[in-house]
Formats: sequence, structure tokens, C-alpha cells
Amino acid sequence: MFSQSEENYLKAIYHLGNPSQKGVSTSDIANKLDTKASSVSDMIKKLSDKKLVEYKKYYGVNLTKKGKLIAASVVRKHRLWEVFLVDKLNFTWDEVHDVAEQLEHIKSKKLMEELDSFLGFPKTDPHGDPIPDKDGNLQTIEKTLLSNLKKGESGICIGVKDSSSDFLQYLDKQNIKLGDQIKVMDKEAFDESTHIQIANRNMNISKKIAANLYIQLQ
Amino acid sequence: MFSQSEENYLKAIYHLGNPSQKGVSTSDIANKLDTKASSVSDMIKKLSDKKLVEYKKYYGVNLTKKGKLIAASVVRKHRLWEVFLVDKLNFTWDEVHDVAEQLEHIKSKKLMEELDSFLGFPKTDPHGDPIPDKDGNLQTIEKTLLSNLKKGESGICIGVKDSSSDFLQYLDKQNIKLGDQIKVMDKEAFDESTHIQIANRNMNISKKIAANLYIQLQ
DNA sequence: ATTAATAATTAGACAAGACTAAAAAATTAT
DNA sequence: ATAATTTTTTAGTCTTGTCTAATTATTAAT
Repeated sequence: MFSQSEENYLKAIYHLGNPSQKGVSTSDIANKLDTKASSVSDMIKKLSDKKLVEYKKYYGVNLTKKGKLIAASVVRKHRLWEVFLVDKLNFTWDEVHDVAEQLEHIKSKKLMEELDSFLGFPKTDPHGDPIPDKDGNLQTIEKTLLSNLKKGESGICIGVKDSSSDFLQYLDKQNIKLGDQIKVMDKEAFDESTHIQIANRNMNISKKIAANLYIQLQ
Repeated sequence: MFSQSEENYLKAIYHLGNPSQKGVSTSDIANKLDTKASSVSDMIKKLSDKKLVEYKKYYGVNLTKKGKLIAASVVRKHRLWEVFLVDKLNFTWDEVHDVAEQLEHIKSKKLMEELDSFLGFPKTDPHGDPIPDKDGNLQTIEKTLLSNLKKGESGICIGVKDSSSDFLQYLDKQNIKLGDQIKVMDKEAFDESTHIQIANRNMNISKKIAANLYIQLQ
């Protein structure tokens, strides 16, 4: 149906797209996919011919309904496979990305339906990112970055913004897990670090860490 | 490391290779992969440059040690994924092939080790074909075709030679399963059909069916 | 409002893997 | 042994997706 390369471009546009922005720029896509702007320019022309993106020269791209559905389906597959790897095959959350990048291109409707069921119809992946449903719809959960919480506010840690190995391994080392209860005890004006109480432990985390943890307020 | 196309050629040569023959012919490979002899000729040159096959013009190809290991690893992955699809995801044995053809190219050592363990280290796939171990070694089980059994002989049905959808669905319809106890009651000289007793039922099967069922003698 | 800097596009080339058509080698038949 | 047939290889083309280098458009700076 569509090539892996086409799917990767659609996915990149999907991830870069922002309702508050115009279109996604050629250079942003090139940067995301670690490729050259000229290659992106070519591919966008192709996707546009196939009515998967709307394209205006020197403006930017947006996914069409059809393009968005395909992108969402690739993201759905990626995240379901991540759940599989962690829940069933003992992968850690920092190990799943590369394999899921491959598995997301496997084409089989039955496979994904059965996998979804086998995993118990998960709603989020191991990093807390929502799994699109079959129609490409995302369940939007109210969430903010921990860095936005004020002293005294509390919530549950439900996701990470950065999912780099380094960050995820840091969280493991500090024993910070999704689902943990977090309360902001104090904020340090000097270095913008935050004193938190997490799962009944007290710790101090840097500005950068707080800016990459998603919290569901209570 | 190696492209999907290269892996598919190596696998084809692996399956076509026969210790009692010289090399695998260009046209046999073309036929197996549903491609043209000229394409095969090109690819063989490439695989030969990479020391994955031994190649003599107008003679045939044989896998080198390295080529054989790669081919066996692809076959291993194919068959382990088939087990996964049937045992865990409710696929029937006639539905697994196309998906496994895709999954066999996923590259991740950890994935296959964990999957193997998750499945309980299976030794055969859903069609009774042996799963190569990590070093590419096959466990060889003594087996013959049902058509070779003489009147009065008996054994266990352990595999199919043809794994086309048509044949597998026929077996399902007749409720013939791997593991069933089979005894040859009589053989019809006229149409070469066979009267068998299978799992305590009596039935008559055609020459063609008997020529595609593997039996482990007892 | 020009100029400078940045971003996007085009033109042309290349590699992988496939194809067709034609030539060459090997095999089979007479 | 030579002719006929089959198989294999070569030569040249095509598509996909990439690249570099050069050009064109847009945005930012003075």
C-alpha cells in the first residue's frame, strides 16, 4: 500500500504538526528524519500527488484526512508494539524504540486487532503516550509538565516528554515511575530546582527533569 | 546489515538446497521468488561478492557458512513468529505465512531471544517444520510421508509437506491435526487411496493427501 | 528599502533492485 | 557431431529514494 519511507514521512508530519501553527516546514521534517531538505521536497510532492498531504510551496505541509489516518495507524502500531515488548518480552522502556520503529511497518489488520486484544486494549504506551484508536482518534488526557506546578500542588506522574535513553535511565535510577503520586513541596528560586514528595519519598529534582515529566493534576 | 531482498534470496537458496544435488539453479530461484532469471543472476553476483554464496557460472549456487547462518536465522525468525501468531494471537495455521514473511526481517537479537523464551522454546512451527537454533542447527526428526507407509504400519502425524491454504483448510475440515495417531488399515490399488484410522476415526484419503502428510513411525 | 541571511526548490547524479530483449553457453535430440 | 532447445548471462532501462550543488524565494537586519 504505502512504502516504509512514505509512512515515515507521514508520521514525522503527524508528530511535528501543531494545530496552532500553519504547516510543517521542510527543514523541520528533514531534521526529524535526519535527511536532506531536497529529499523532503521530493517526497512531499509525491505525497501531495497521492492526496496524503496538502502542500503549498514555500509554506508548509498538512496532512489530509487520509494522510492523518495512515500516520495515526503507524503511531498506533508503534505504541502497541512498545507495550508488547515491555509487558510481555521484558524490554525496559528505554529499549523499545528502535524495534518498534521496525515493527510499526508490518502490514496486517488481523495482527494489530489480535495484538490489541492480547495486550488488554491498552490506552497508553510505556512512556505514557496515548495510543490512537482504529479510527485515528486520540484520547486526550489533561496533563501539564511538572515544571508548571506551583508549591503545594500535586498529581500523578503519567508520562515523559523526552523519551531518550538517558532520561529514562535517570528516572529508573531515581525509581521514578509512571503512576507515582507527586507533590511539589517547594521550589528553589536560585537554580529553579523543585523539592517533591514522590511515592512517599522526598527528593530534589532539577529544572530540566521537571520540564520533562507530565503530571495529571488532582 | 543485509537487505530484505538479500535475505529473501538467501532463504530461497537455503530452502532449495539439497545435499544430494550440486548447486541451486538460477531458474529455480527465479521461480521460487517469482522474479526473473536476470534479476537472480545480478543478485547472485552481489551475494558472491559478499561471500555469502559460492558461485560458478552456469553451474549453480551454494551457501557459504556465513550465508547459511543468515538464512537459518531468517527461517528461525519466520517460524518463531508463526508459533507466536498461532499460540498467542489466535491465527490459524493457514493464515500465518504472509505476516511471518514480513516479521522475519525484523532485526533485534534481544527480541528473538525473548520471544523464544516467551513461547517456551518451541522446536517446531505450526506446520511441524523444525525451528533452527541460534547457531542455525536443525534438529532432524525421523519422518516419512504417509504415502510411504505400508498396510498395518502406524505413527503420529507430525507435519505437512505442502503448506498451502487449500491443503491446510482441507485438513481442518477433516479434523486432521498434528499429533494425531494414524494407522494404515488398507491401500486401494485402483485409485491409490488409503484407508486410515486416525484418532479413533476411520477415513479414506486420496493419494495426494497421503503424499503431503509427514508421519513419525512407531 | 535594500541587503544579508535563511529556507525551499530544482537539476542532475547515484545506488539498489527489478525488468526486457538479446547474446552466449550448456544441454538435449537427432 | 551438429542442430535445436533451454538456461544463463549481459546490456540497457526504469523506479524509488537518496544525495550534492546551484538557483530561487522568503525573512531578517540595517
